[in-house]
This record gives sequence, C-alpha cells and structure tokens, in this order.
Amino acid sequence: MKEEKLLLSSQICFPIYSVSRLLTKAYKPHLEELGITYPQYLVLMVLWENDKVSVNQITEKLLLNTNTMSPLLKRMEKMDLVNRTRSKEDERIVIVALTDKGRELKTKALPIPDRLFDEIVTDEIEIDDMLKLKDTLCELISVLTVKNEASVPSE
Amino acid sequence: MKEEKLLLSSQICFPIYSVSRLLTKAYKPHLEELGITYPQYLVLMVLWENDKVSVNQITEKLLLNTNTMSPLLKRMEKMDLVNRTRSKEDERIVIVALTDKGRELKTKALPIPDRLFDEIVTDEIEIDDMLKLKDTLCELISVLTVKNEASVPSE
DNA sequence: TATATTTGCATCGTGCACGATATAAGCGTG
DNA sequence: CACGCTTATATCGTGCACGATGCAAATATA
Repeated sequence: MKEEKLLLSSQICFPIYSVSRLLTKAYKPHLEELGITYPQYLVLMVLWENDKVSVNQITEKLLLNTNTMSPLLKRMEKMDLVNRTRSKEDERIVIVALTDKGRELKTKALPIPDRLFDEIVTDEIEIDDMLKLKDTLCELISVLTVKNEASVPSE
Repeated sequence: MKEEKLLLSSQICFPIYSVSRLLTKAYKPHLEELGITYPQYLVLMVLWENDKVSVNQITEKLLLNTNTMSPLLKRMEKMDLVNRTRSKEDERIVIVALTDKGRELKTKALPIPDRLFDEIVTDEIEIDDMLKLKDTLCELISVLTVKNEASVPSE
C-alpha cells in the first residue's frame, strides 16, 4: 500500500502549510487594529527586541531573503513605522530603525499572543477557520509526534 | 517579565510560519523535476485521490478559497495537467479532471515524500536551508508539545 | 410566477515569497 | 593602484494568498 504515502493527511508538509495560513489568518484581525500585516509584525518584533539593525540581520532572524525584505521595509517606511539609513562605516549596509510610531505599537502588540492563544484554546470563538485551525493543529501535533519518535536527531 | 511573550522564539506562530516556508523550499527541487509548484502539487494530490471533483471540493480539502484556486487551476489547465468543464446538471459548478499528463505525474511524485523525509532526517544534505529547517522543526515540536500539554482539548 | 437569497466561481488589488539578476561598496592579492 | 571576488541590498518577474466585489445559475419564498 505504497499509495497511502500520497494521501494529504499522511504528509507532514500539508498540515504545517495549512496551520501556518490559518494562524496568520487568526492573527489578522488583531494586527489590523495596528494597521500592519503578519510579516510586518515579525519585523517589528525583531526591532522591539533590538533596534537599529541591518537589513541582513533581520532577514537572518526571520529566515527571509532580501528580495522579500527590501520591498517590505520600504512599505513600512512609507507607513512611518521604520526609517532606513545607509551606514556611514559601510555604505552597503542599510540600518533599519524604529520611528516613534513603530516603537509605540509595541504596547498594543503585547497582549496579542495571549489573546489569540486563549481564542484558540477556549471555545469562545467558534468561527469556521478557528475550528479548522484547531483540527489541523491537533493533526499536526500527532503527525509530528509520530515522525519525531521515529527519528530523534542523534545529538 | 511580560516582555518575554513578544520574543520570536516564544511564539507558536513564527516557527510554524518558518517551517512551512522552509519545507516548501525543500520540496521545490523535487517538484521542479515535474515542472510544478507546491500548491499545484497539492491540487494534483487531491485529484489523484479522487478525480473529477468540483472547484469547491478542492478548496475544502486544501482549506483555500476560490480566489486562490481559480487562477491556480487556470495555470494548471494551460500546462495541460487538468481540464475544467462546467457541470451540465448545475451550470455553476466547474468540474476539474486530470489529463493524461496530470495522471502520469503521479508515478514520478510517489517517491518524493520519502526521499524528502530521508533528506531531512539523515545528514546526507547539509544545505543551509535544510539545517535551518531541522532546527526550526525541532523548535516547533518542543513549543507545540509544551502548548499541547498545557491545553489538551476537553474531549 | 416574480423576487429575494444563496451558491459556485471568477476578477481585482495588494502584499508577500523567492529565483534570477543587477549594482555598488568593500576587500584581497599581485 | 588594478584586478577580481565577496558582500549587502535592490529590482524584476512569477505565483501564490486573500479580502472585497461581481455575476450568473440555482433555490427559496412570497
């Protein structure tokens, strides 16, 4: 029954892919209050931890490439969340720094993860996508657990 | 230490988001041999399991919306992987069916998941992204395990 | 049988992702 | 200094994702 391997449910990748999208969707209403998208939220988190970092440092933290970051940062600059200035020591490097507006968003962003986690765990919100998210998350956990037991990295 | 909550590492969402992208990237070279993308691969898997289904049935399986599926299916039709015909019983419904070419891809696609899993588990491939993937996957598993223990759904 | 509502799909606009490529600054070596 | 090589960022093209909107076919309701 080699066929089984091609079922969607038997693959690690599909549930991860779905949960990722559904989680981003779950974040959306909260982030919309701040007027930002999920990737922009990630960039802000990097800067809230450590302000004034190079584009490269951000891409390393987020595992994204500059061809994604450059336009993203440009949009964020246009929104007055960050500003970008060339380093004087090395003209190749662009330093990304929070504006006051970008810094202030941190307070509003703080409660989001907890609020979201509560929404998922408790059954307060019975929205369609939230149910799918819970189901898919449980599926992912079980698949990962099996896969993980089958192949603990030899450290 | 409420601050901690905003660290990237302490959130469920970021590792899932990263693993999802890195896994898709890991699939890429294998799928490129078939000339398809990851979402196209997902559509084909649905059709390999069950040919001649409506657009709606595909979106339900993949948890995607028609505004993503419609152009995706159009591209796949242009690539001669599927064809789209309006149902005669209900003119609103579009039936998606595999072409011979689409059906034949199944054989080539069968070994991909196993090959990929081996690549990740064993250290045969020490590509940069693959290492990130392993790290992030392990992180994800540990985060999910903690979160899961803290909140097993009451069934 | 008219009208309203629902359903299934498509289109549009925007924002990622990412491979390929470009470009300019810095660096290394002769 | 000239040369090539590396590094940091940007640009371009393509393909998702997805909210908002549109539209026609089917169905429900008056």
